[in-house]
This record gives sequence, C-alpha cells and structure tokens, in this order.
Amino acid sequence: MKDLNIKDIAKIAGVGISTVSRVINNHPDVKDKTRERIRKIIEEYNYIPNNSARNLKRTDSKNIGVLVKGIFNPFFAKIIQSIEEKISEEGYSTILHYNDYNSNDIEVAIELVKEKKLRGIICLGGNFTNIDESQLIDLETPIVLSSADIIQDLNKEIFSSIVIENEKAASEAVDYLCKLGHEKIGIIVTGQEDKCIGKLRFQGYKKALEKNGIEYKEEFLEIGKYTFKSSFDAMNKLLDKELNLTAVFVTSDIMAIGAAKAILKRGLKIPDEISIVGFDGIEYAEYFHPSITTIKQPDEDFGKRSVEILFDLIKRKKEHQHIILETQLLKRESCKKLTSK
Amino acid sequence: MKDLNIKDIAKIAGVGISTVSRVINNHPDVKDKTRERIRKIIEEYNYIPNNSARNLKRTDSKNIGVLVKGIFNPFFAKIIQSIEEKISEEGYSTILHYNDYNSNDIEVAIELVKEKKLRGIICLGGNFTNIDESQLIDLETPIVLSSADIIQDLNKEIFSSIVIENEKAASEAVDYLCKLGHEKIGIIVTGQEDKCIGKLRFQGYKKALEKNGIEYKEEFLEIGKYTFKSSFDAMNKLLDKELNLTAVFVTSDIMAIGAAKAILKRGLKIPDEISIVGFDGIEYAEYFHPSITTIKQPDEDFGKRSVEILFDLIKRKKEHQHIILETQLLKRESCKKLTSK
DNA sequence: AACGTTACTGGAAACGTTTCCAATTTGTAT
DNA sequence: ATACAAATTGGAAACGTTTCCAGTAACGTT
Repeated sequence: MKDLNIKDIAKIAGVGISTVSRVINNHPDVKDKTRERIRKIIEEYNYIPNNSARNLKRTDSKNIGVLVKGIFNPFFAKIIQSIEEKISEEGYSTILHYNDYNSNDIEVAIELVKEKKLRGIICLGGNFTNIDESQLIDLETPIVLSSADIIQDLNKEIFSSIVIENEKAASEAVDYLCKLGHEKIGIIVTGQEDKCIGKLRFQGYKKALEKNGIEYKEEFLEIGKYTFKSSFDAMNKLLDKELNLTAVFVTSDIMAIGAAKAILKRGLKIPDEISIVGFDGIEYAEYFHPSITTIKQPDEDFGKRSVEILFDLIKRKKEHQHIILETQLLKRESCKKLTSK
Repeated sequence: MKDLNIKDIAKIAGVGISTVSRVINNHPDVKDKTRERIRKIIEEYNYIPNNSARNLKRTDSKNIGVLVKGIFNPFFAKIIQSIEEKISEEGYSTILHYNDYNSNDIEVAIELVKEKKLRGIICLGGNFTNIDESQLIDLETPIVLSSADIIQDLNKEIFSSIVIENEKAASEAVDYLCKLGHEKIGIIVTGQEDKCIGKLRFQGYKKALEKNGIEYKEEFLEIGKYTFKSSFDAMNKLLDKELNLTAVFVTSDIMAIGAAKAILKRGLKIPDEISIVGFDGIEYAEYFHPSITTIKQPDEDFGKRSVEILFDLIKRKKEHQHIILETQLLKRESCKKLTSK
C-alpha cells in the first residue's frame, strides 16, 4: 500500500495542494471550517508528510543537530534529555549524533549541518581547541558549544558557548581537601582527549595547593582516560609510589569511582585512610559506597540554556552569547577531616 | 555563500549531471579517468550531496532507525555503539531516537519509519506486549525487536526478535544463591514499565526457589523502577520488614547498586550479612565495592546480530528470525557461602 | 567501409513538499 | 447596486537528487 501524499489529501478534501500545506504548517490564511475538515481527513487517512521533501524545499529545516562526544558519558545523558525536551517544545526535531573520541569535532559538525540541512547545532563536549576560525565563519548556521574544550583566543562573535569555570571549581574541590587538613593530595586528570578541560582542572588543583601553602609535586599526578578502568589503573600507580597520600582529586565521577575501587580493593578505607573528591555530580557517585564528594555541574541548566541560546540565534533575536554556569561542591561521605598526628 | 549542488559540480567538470551522480553513488558505468577527475573536483570544492533530496528520490533511503527506550540505561550504550558501527559499515546511516517510558513504542516506531522513510528499524528495549498484529502487518519495513518485551502469541512471521532467556538466567542467578546456602532471598523487580521482562525474571526466581525446596513468600518481593533511587527505597522497605534476609536478587545492575547502597548505608555488610546478585553486566557493577555478582548479557552480540538480521531482511536474503542469546553468571564479591549456623 | 557490440554519457522526468503570485470569494462602506 | 479591501484559495515553479532512456563514441569484426 503506497503512502498517501499531499496531493491525495488535497484531492480527497476537494481543495488545492497549497491549502493542505497551509493546514499542515499552521499558516493563518485558511478558513477555520476548511482547516478543521482537512485536519480530520489527515487524521482519518493517517497521513504523515514526507520529511525529506519538506526539508528539501524549506531553507529552514526544523532540524537541530546535537553532537555528543562519547555515548558512555552518563553526565551528558541528563543534558541530552533536557535538550530534546526543549527542542521538541519549539516544534523542531533533534538529530542526535555521537562522536567517538578520535573524531575531528568541528569537521563532523560542519558536515552534519550541510548534509542534514540543520538549522542549528549544539556540541556537547568535544574538542574545539585546534579549529580554524575560517571554518566557523564559513558555517553560517548557529553553533553552541556546550561543556566543550574551546581555545581561548577564538573570535567570540562567531559561536556561542556555555561552560563552567573548571579551574575555579576544581580549585574549590581541592581547597576543601586542604581545609580538612590534607597536604598530600594526589590528582588523576584526563589526558590528551580532553586537553583543555583537563588542564584547567589541573590548574585549579595547583592553585588551591599554592593558596594553602602546599608545594606541588609532579609525582602526585597521574593521567587517565574517561573510563573506570583507566582511572583504576592510574590510582594503582599512584598508590604504588608510596607517597603516603591522604587524599586524591579525580577530575570526573566515573574516574573517581574507578579510583575509589582501586583504593578499597587494596583494603584501604575511604575516607579513613584516603579521602576522594570527584567531579560532575552524576548519580552514580551518590550511590557508590561511600558516596563520593564531588563538584556538581548544573546538568539541566546546561541543556535548557543551550537550547535557549540557539533559538535566540535562529530567530535572530540575539547575538552570540557566552555563558558561565555555577557549580556546587556536594559534600558527602568520601572525605574526612584529618586530625593532627 | 550558497552551497554547491550536483549541477554546479557537473558544470565545473564539464560533464552531465547523471555522470556526477554515478560517481557519487559508485555506479560502474563511468570511465575511470572521468571518475577520478570528478572525485577530485568534489573533494576540492568540498561538495556534500543534499541528503533530503537523495532520500526524496530514492525509495531505498539508506537510513536505519534505532528506537531506544530510556537514555539512562547504560546497558544499552554498548549495544548502540556496536549497532552504529555495523550500520555505517554497510554504508547506511543510523537515526537514533529515544523514547521515554510512557510512550507507545510501536506507534512511535511506525511514525518514525514513515516520516523518515526508513529502510528498517531496530527497537532496543521497549514494550510490545499490547500491540495489534495489524499494526505490524501494515508496516512493510523490516523490524527487529531487540531485548524487548514481546507478547508470546504474536505472529512470528511479521517481526524478528533477539532476546535472552530471562527466566532461565534469573533462575540461574537465584539457584546460585540457593546453592550457597541461602534460603531467605528477597527480590526486587521492575514493575509496570517493564511488564514482561520483569515478570519472566521473577518467574525464574520462583522456579529456582521451588527447585531448591524453598517456599516463596510474597513479602520477599518489592517492586521498583529502573533507577538507583527507586531500588534504594525498595531495599529499605524490604529491610524494614525484618525478614532476616541473607540475600537479595535484583533484576538489573543499576537497581542492584541502589539496593546495595541501602544495605551498606544501614551498616550491614555485603556479602557477610547480605549477599546480592544483579542482572545485565554493566561495567559499573564491576567497580562498585564490593563488586556485584551479576548475569552478564551479551551486549555486543545484541548489537551485531540485530543489524545482521535486519540487513538479511532488507536484502530479502532471509525470512524473519527469532534468536536467543546466551547469558553468563559472573561470580564476584557480593555473594557469600552461608555456613550452617 | 560497413556493421554490430559494448562502454560511456547526457537530458529530462519524477520524488513530495513549500511558497510566490495571481485569482477568486467574501465582507464592508458608500 | 457598486467599489474596494480583505480573506481565502489554487496553480505552478522550485528545491537537489536519482534513474530511465536514448544517444554518442570507441572498438573489433567482417
């Protein structure tokens, strides 16, 4: 059974094609009675307009792309959910695309925009530190970089961004450990993949140490990837060095859990022997035992605001914006005040 | 700057439109020299064919839909990854669509197929227990139900499926607990949302008890949703009943972690005082402390085989298939052998 | 040189919409 | 009744492809 098209519906209703089109798109210039009649017929015959044809004809495709770095990242799951919600509220639809860790994000984004005739694109995570300004200028479609790695001196007029203050937040986390009396504080950061964000959080760590008069030692640092396993291994290396660490700061919750497991598996107690602080604020960290103290990122705000900014751009209501969201230190069970020996 | 189209490329190359089209689509009837020349021009001018136009013209759209129930389910993440990989290997592209828990899955699937002119669709999870056979017959597009809830007496000729033996696997898990000497074994199952699968796993639980001569008591049962929190609460209710449970079987790993947290938070020891077994085999269960014994589902196989079945159907090589995958009990730290008192 | 065969190539219709523009109907004020 | 404006409607072009069909070029065979 061949699917019906707009012509068939027009014939059945005894009206012109354009009238049916106007009904479908909620254009005003149709008599209420006619509109109702056509609506009923569309309903009755279960007619669904062909998306490809619509997109082909329209310059404004009603599609928003969401490019996500890494499907395994539970921190992004909530953000995506709120993004999708808001996008469909606006009558647009979401085209979700997952990038793996080796991809050239800006290139994939541009290709996606062209190929799918996107009206706008949100990049969640991803690395935009090596991009060429001309790439972004050529892309006339609004782009919002959300929680992404962005090079500092990029022309701010050609993209929007929404981020947290990674350095400040990390510093707050480590400062908290210092205030609890910790001095030997290890750190596990994400490496290459995540250059900029990892680096910023690492800088926050260093600043907090400095502020508290603690000397930074390179041996306290381990590099890991964004997986349980990688951080588990990194923690073991740290422990093997016998540095008498009393605390460790890990730059994501998933990794904090991997690290915590390594600690516990050796029979060490958290927080009695080692305190640990994570970063992100995913639910996993709360349900780990002991629950993990962490920096909570405002995930829902990330989603909502990203879409808001994008639609402001699409509707040409505003210029590109650069928003900084607040984080919050969630104190839980994984940190202990050090009593002076 | 307006994007180039196939006409522009044809003009630049000094050939006909159809020749360019043939190059794009790797059709054979083009002289190698011409092909190379056009390829270079396409590359140089960074031309990307318009997807909407292609889909509009083609009856075979090269799009495969993947409908996923619940974005938060980490068990699905791996499956999706392997699905995407295989689909793009075949030169098709994946349209990912997330359903929330209240959706009517078959209706959403059908709409998606029509709207996006999909060539096939894979449903990951989702509930197909209340569907009408006519809906599936009307849908002429191949459909594969993967790890989904399917009504038993559905006509097997009109859809493909790939599942595990939920009842058997659950029974194996509980039997393991029994063999360790446990008799008072609680159970937390998913409720309404997940009617069929939850019921099957529950039946497995009952069968294992029966086999081991243990009487089933309703008070050992709690219903939960697929979240940490819900299962955390359910476990607390179970504990509040003071049934002297020595073990608990939880029908998913996420929920097992929620339950384990409830146990540990009360100061009870796992596995010393209570043993726990989960279901799914997600990575997080391995990194929880103590690591959680669980039923491992073959996630990668789920993905790969789903795509294989789908392409067999698309290419009309085979009829609808119904595949059962094997599970495996992963013995870890969360279970203890009961020494007779 | 004439022919048949095969390898390429180009033109044009078609896919199902949206939208501009013109045409028709309706309503309102004189 | 008439004139004019406003509301509603229909026709046709256009969006960028693919593919059928017809046509040309190249080549070997007689």
